[in-house]
Amino acid sequence: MSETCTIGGLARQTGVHVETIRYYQRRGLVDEPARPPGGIRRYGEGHIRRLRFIRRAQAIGFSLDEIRELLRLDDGAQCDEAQALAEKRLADVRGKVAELQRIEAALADLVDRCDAADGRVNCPLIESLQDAG
Amino acid sequence: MSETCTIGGLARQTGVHVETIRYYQRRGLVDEPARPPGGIRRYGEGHIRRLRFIRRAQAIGFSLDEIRELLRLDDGAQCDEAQALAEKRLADVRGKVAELQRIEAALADLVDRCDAADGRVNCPLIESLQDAG
DNA sequence: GCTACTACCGTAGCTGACTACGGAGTCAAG
DNA sequence: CTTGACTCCGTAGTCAGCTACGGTAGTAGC
Repeated sequence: MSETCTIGGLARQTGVHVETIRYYQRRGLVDEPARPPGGIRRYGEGHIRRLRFIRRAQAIGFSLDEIRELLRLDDGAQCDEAQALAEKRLADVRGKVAELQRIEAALADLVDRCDAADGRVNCPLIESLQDAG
Repeated sequence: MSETCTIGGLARQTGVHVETIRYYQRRGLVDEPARPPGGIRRYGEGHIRRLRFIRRAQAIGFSLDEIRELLRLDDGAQCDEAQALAEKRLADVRGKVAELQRIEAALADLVDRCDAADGRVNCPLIESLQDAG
């Protein structure tokens, strides 16, 4: 058993705040080691790996609920299920990209029209918000 | 004064829920017409236009706080300020698109590798979450 | 003038991922 | 043996943008 560090040490080693680790415990993403009678919980390598897993999964857009699912498949044996989760995530991300690109085009167009409108009285941006379909 | 309809009528005409209109009033985006003594407030064309303005601005990604700013410039005279707001929004949207595209690429790659890994024991997706830098 | 429907108003709840707070207990150094 | 840092634990607050609830008051139709 190399369960050596306290929750504060775990936080320092992983860059995850103490309160966040405790929050993950409540959410069921990180287990709480048994507390020695009247003592303080100790954490080890397994916890560090788990927190890194969570951080990496977050970085590619998984929610905490999805990450809990992925952690359930942590042994790598049920690739289908993990792949299905990733595909759902991918579809969602692609939808968001498309939506944001629509917004980007609309904004870029409005900014351009503002640029071109130096003499005119009315702001094309404001006008378009007032009147456009 | 064509302040004729009630808040319910305004909601029906604009597709914005009554509670949402009241929320916008509290947030300072929509003004509350004076209440005739012991009576009910009446809303008119101006309110309809204002709610449409808000909906359009939301559709291109402005927050309610930014929209309140835009409404302050509603007369179209301060194009610079409106343009500056749109440019900030545009920069933000472009940042989000870039971030999501990074996520998209990573996810697409993982899904591909899951596809290619039919014989192998470990799931590339799970493995990458466990070990990757 | 009764009934059904709204309006009014303050406040509380929702989502997701934290973040903060307060009071009690524990632990190690000096 | 005291001080100060840290842990434990429950609960509450944060952000944005709503959405819902509950009690009261006003209004429209018959």
